[in-house]
Amino acid sequence: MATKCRRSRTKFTEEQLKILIDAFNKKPYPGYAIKQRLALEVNTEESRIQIWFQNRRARHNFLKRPEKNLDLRQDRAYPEENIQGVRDRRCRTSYTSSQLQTLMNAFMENPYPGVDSREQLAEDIGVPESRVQIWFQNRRSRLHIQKKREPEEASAQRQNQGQDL
DNA sequence: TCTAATCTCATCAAAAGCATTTTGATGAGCCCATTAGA
Repeated sequence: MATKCRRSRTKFTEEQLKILIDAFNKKPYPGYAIKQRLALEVNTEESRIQIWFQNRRARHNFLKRPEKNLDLRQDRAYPEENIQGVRDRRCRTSYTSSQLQTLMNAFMENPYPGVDSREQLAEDIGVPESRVQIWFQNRRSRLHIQKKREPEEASAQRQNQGQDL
């Protein structure tokens, strides 16, 4: 059986889009509480709201701000308090050692799991699929950084050993 | 073709343990990120 790699596209209705656009015009950087409320209002997941705002900001920045070094955050219409809903972030997820072990095993098997695998993992460890996606993103990113650093650290170590002699 | 979904990379910030490290959450993307489903 073929596994699904990508989540199927969400199709927002005109009514849903109206709600989202209104919210975006008021606050292009909504906090977690607002995103949750919007998710309830348009009957979707909070993670879909987050993606919609990310894509909307990207398009909005491009259409409205062709000049370099200008973005929504520097727009007078969007003062500091509108950014991040005054730092209203989702509560940090803390994983147990067994949850981490499951994630690590899955990562070693496939660092780019499709939506089906992520959903299965999410069910197995009892967290939302969106958290599994974020965990894999962070894990891949930090592995790349670590791999880039390794040659530098090795050469620094060789230099130190040379000085010691 | 439009735009939701996904990616990497940089950064913020909470938690664990006492100044610093680890790592989850969030945002941008600039010859204006790329990919791909409806």
